[in-house]
Amino acid sequence: MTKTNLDANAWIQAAFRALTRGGPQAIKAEAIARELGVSKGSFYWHFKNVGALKTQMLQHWRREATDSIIEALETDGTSAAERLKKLVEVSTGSADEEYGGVLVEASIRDWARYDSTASETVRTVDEGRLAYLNTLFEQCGFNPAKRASSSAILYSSLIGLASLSHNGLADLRADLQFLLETLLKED
Amino acid sequence: MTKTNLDANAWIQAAFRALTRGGPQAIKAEAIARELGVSKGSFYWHFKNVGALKTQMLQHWRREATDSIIEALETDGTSAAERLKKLVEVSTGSADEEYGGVLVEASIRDWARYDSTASETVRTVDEGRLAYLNTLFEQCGFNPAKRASSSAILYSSLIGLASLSHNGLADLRADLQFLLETLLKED
DNA sequence: CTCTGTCAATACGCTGCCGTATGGATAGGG
DNA sequence: CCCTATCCATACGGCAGCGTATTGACAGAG
Repeated sequence: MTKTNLDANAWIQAAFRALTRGGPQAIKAEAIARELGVSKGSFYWHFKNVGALKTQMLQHWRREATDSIIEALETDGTSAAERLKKLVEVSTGSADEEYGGVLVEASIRDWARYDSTASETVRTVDEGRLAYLNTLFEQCGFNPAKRASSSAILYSSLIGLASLSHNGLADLRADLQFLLETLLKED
Repeated sequence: MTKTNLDANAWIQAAFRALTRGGPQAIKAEAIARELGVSKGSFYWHFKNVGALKTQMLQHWRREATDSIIEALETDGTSAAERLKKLVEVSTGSADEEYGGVLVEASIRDWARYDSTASETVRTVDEGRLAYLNTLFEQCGFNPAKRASSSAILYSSLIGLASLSHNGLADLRADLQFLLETLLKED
């Protein structure tokens, strides 16, 4: 019966679970402590205060999100169109992952609406992703205006579809694939 | 100096302002009372409790949102494609309206993520809007699968673009118009 | 003028959460 | 074997928000 001591990471994991279930306001020291079967004395050992936990959560997600882009880039050797298709598959399939899932994504995006720090983090991640999409559409021969719009549309559809598919009003993957085909069809 | 007594509607208006600024958790009796320059004794005169206020807010928005569809339908005599273009213009232009604006829309959508009642309301509104879009794309000659995807894509792009354009990462109207043209281009 | 209904102010107890302070438990190094 | 660092429990004061109860102000009906 080893006494399983917690580390900061365990708290962050639990905090993300709280975030997806109850929103940013659900990130509370005592509530998470209860879920971890521990008292808040533990929390204030690992973190200075709740704000510090939130900051670390954002940093954590920021790294994870940017690493995902790099991960997608690693799939080298294929064409830009193939990469886009792959990207749609990957981004629509991670519904229950720890950080990359659409649920966490949406919750953090909500968070960003009312918190300037979270907003900055999301903005940075979005910029990076849009920039990457831009390079792919550029390789497809799209002019600057067209590839900017295509990137924005593809990405924003992913965001919005997550909301609709949550209520069964859309098929996240199928609809996104349809969109991508439509964008690439006309040459 | 007439004593300007408040009615329930004034509270609902203020509650929506609180919602867009601080999220669902910002809908608090005492905070809104402070903003209205009044004590919370007034609040509990007009509402049984905070839950009742939230319920009325959702009903209020639900009516407003469905009325918007009817309003769009009233523009009769034009073609389906023309109506779609008009729809894009209207829905992207109401950034600072009271209820129809994208800000309130996004906030309520966030709210729905953590509240089942709000979720039901949003689901109903979304269903209605998607059904309407479906009829328009049907008139464009789209087959069932294609018009379902087109509706979902157009609507979800509006949702997602609101998030991106908020940070200046997209041009809400221009990108949506580009999408609509792309969807309608190929026949 | 009085009475009644409407709307608001104040005071109160309750709960949940924050952050601190202090002490207890345990494992590993010396 | 003790000592120290690490991790957690408990107890406390404080604040914010909820909902209730009581009272006050005021306008219009009669």
